[in-house]
Amino acid sequence: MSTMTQISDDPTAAPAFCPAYHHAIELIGRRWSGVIIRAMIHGATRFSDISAAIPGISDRLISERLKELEAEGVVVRTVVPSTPVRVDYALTEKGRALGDVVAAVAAWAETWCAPVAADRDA
Amino acid sequence: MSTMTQISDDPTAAPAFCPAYHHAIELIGRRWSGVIIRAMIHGATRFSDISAAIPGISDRLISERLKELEAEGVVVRTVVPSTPVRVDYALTEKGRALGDVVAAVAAWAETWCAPVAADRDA
DNA sequence: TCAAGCATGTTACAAATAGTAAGTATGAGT
DNA sequence: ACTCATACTTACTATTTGTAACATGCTTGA
Repeated sequence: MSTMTQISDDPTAAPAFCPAYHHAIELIGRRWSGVIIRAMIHGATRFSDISAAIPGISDRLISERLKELEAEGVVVRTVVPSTPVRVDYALTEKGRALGDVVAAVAAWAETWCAPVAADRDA
Repeated sequence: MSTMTQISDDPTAAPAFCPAYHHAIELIGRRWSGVIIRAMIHGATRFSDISAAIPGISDRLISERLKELEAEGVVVRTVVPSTPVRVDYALTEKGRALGDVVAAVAAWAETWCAPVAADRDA
C-alpha cells in the first residue's frame, strides 16, 4: 500500500489524502504564512514592509515565518550592507509559483467571504 | 483610509493586505482544515471516513474543525437516525467552490514538493 | 562624548491552541 | 447484563502564539 488513502473504491476518485498536498497546505496555511506570501507577491520585500502591511502580526512571528519559508525554498534572504543594515526578502521561483494559489484563494474569498454582496445571499 | 494597505504607490499594484483573503487563508489553512476539505471533495462524508483518510488527526480536532467549517457555511451536518446514529457531512456550494483552491495547492505541491523529481533540482 | 533613533531581529514569559487518552450516550445483538 | 459501534466530549499535557522589552551596529544631533 502506498502513502495514499482511498475513500471509495471508485477508480476515478482521486486519493483522499496526499502527503505533498498536506505538506503544502500546512506550510501555506500556517498562521500568517499565507498573508506574508500575498504581501510579498504584491511587492513587500523588507521586514518592515511586511510588518506595516499586515495588521496584528508581531515581529517575532514575521521572523519565524520568514525563516520557515526560507528553509522551504519559498523566499531568499539577502543582507544589504547599508546603514542601517537592510535585509531584502524575495520570492524564489517556487515562491512566485504560489501566485496561482493566492489568486485562487483571493477569488474564492471575494465571491464567498466579501463583507456584503448585494447580488448574493444565504 | 480603508481596510486595505498599500506597499508601493504604483497604482497598478494590488493591496498587500485584504481582510477577505486573510479570513479565507486562515480558515482553509488552519491545521487540518485543508486536508479535511480535500478529503471531503474526494468523497468523505462521515466522521469515520475523515478519521480513516487522514493519518495523525485526532477525533477531538476532527470534531472541532468540522464545527468551524459548519459555522463558516462550508459544510452541513445531517444526523441520520439509524442505529447506531450516523452523521453525514457534506460540502455546501461554498465548500464545493473550494475545489479550485485545493486544485491550485495540489498542482503547486506536485510541481514543487514532490518527494523526488528527476528533471528538477536545487 | 553622550544620548537617541532606526532596522532587524531575539529573549522571556503568559495565553491560546493542539495532541493524547479515556469516558459518554444510545440502541442492537448475544 | 454485557459488549459493540458511531460520534463525540472531557481532562490533562505539550506545543505554538502573542506581548513586550531588550540587543546590535551605525548615524545624527546636543
